[in-house]
Order: sequence, then C-alpha cells, then structure tokens
Amino acid sequence: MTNPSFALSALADPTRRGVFERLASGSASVGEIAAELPVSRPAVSQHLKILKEAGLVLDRAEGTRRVYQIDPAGLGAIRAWLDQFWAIALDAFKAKAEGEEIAARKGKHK
Amino acid sequence: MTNPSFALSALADPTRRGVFERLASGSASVGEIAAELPVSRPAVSQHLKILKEAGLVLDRAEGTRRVYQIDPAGLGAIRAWLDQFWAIALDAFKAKAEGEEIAARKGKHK
DNA sequence: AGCTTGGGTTAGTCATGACTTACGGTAAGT
DNA sequence: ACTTACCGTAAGTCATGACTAACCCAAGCT
Repeated sequence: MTNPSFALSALADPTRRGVFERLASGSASVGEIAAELPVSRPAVSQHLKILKEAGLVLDRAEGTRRVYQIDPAGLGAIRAWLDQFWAIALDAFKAKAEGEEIAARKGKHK
Repeated sequence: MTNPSFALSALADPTRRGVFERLASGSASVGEIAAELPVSRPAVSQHLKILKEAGLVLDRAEGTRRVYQIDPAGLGAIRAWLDQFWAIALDAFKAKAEGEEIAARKGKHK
C-alpha cells in the first residue's frame, strides 16, 4: 500500500488520470466528476475505488453525497520510488555523454 | 513523448518495472535481463521496446549484442507531472488536518 | 563459405480490466 | 411512509495487452 505499484498502475489508465487531475482542481462528488468526463457514473465510482486503494484519493461522506479529494500518500510513494533511480539515471546520462565525447575524439567507444 | 502518459503506463506493468529496476543496477543486454527474470527473451525485447518509446531506456549496439541503460528523460517527465500536483496535495492534506482538529474540538465538521 | 550467437518481429492464445446496464442501499425532503 | 437523489456493487461484454513459439536478420568466428 505504501508500495508504489498500485499507485503507478492506477495512474496508468487515461480515464483514471482524468479523474485524478479533475480532483487536483478541487474536491468533487462522484456525480460531478462523471458529468465532466465521457464515462458513466458507475465507471467513475470504480475508478475512485482503485484510486482510493492506491492511496491517491481520500473520501468523506457529506450527506448523501461522497466528496473525494487528493491524498498526498500515493503521490509521495511514487516520488520516493522515482528518487531511488534519479541519481542512477543522472550517472548513466553523464557516463553516456562522456562516452560520446570519447567516441567523437577517438571514433570508437569502449 | 515528453508526455508522461507513456512513461506511466509503461511502468504500470510489474515485469516492465522488473526490467527497469534491473537496469538501475547497471546496463545490461537483452539476454542478461531475460536470464534474471521469469520471462522469455522475446518478452523482454518487447518490454524494452515500450520502455524505449516511453523515453525510459536507451540502447546502443555493441557487436551483435544490444546494451540497454536507463534514460533520465522519461523519469523527468513523470517527476514534472507529479510536481504539478504536489502543492495541491499538500494543501488538501493541510485542510484535512485542520478539519480534523475542528472535528475533534467540536465533534463535527464543516 | 558455413556455423553460431544474440535480437527483433509475427502470429496466435489467454488473462486482465474498462465499461455499461441493472439492481440494492442509505440519507434527506415531502 | 413514500419519494427522490446520490452512490456502490454485480453481471456480462468487449477490447487491450502480456506471453510463448517460430521465424528472420545481422554480426562475429572457423
């Protein structure tokens, strides 16, 4: 759950990213979200369930409505996972650039 | 392509994350990766193709082998996309915490 | 030249999941 | 109590995609 796997696969779906990005502009109910997206209300409900299980979304009951908003938890998990590779990626990039310099100078590479 | 959509959906698959995480510990050829994962070599080849299109991986020819390594581009795209929601998520969290304080004090919420 | 090694591609199968329709359930209004 | 509004769940359909087996291609070696 603190595992980014769920958050990553949750944000892989375009419709689900749409729901998530909609919530980024303010909390909203299921019906409101469905009205602004080209899918039915049950579809939105299912997507919100997955987003909630991924720790990307919070929900609270407000009368008969259910208001959803963004949860920083899932976002943080993805960020932490990404940062794990950030330094490595930069090193690889640096090594690649240096390799190209050598290749340009010697016309060959390791 | 600078769009994080491809990178996100690419990293959604567990096997593909395995390939990517393997490359984080150093560049490797297709056969080497396939030997360390419970999938066939063609499967790895297909995954690498998708990772490459997502800007997450770079490849260079080395004799008859093909060596892959991590590309910072796709990682950066995801990071930029995430940062777009980071401030919003923190605001939501802050608002939620304050709401809970009020709820604890008054036994009710907005 | 042939042989071997390492990879990408294709065809086809199978599972996952996104979606809609129909239904059940709860909270407020009359 | 009945109705209305809002939501979640179940069942079923359909498309996407992950995988393997078989094939083809290129590079190096004898």
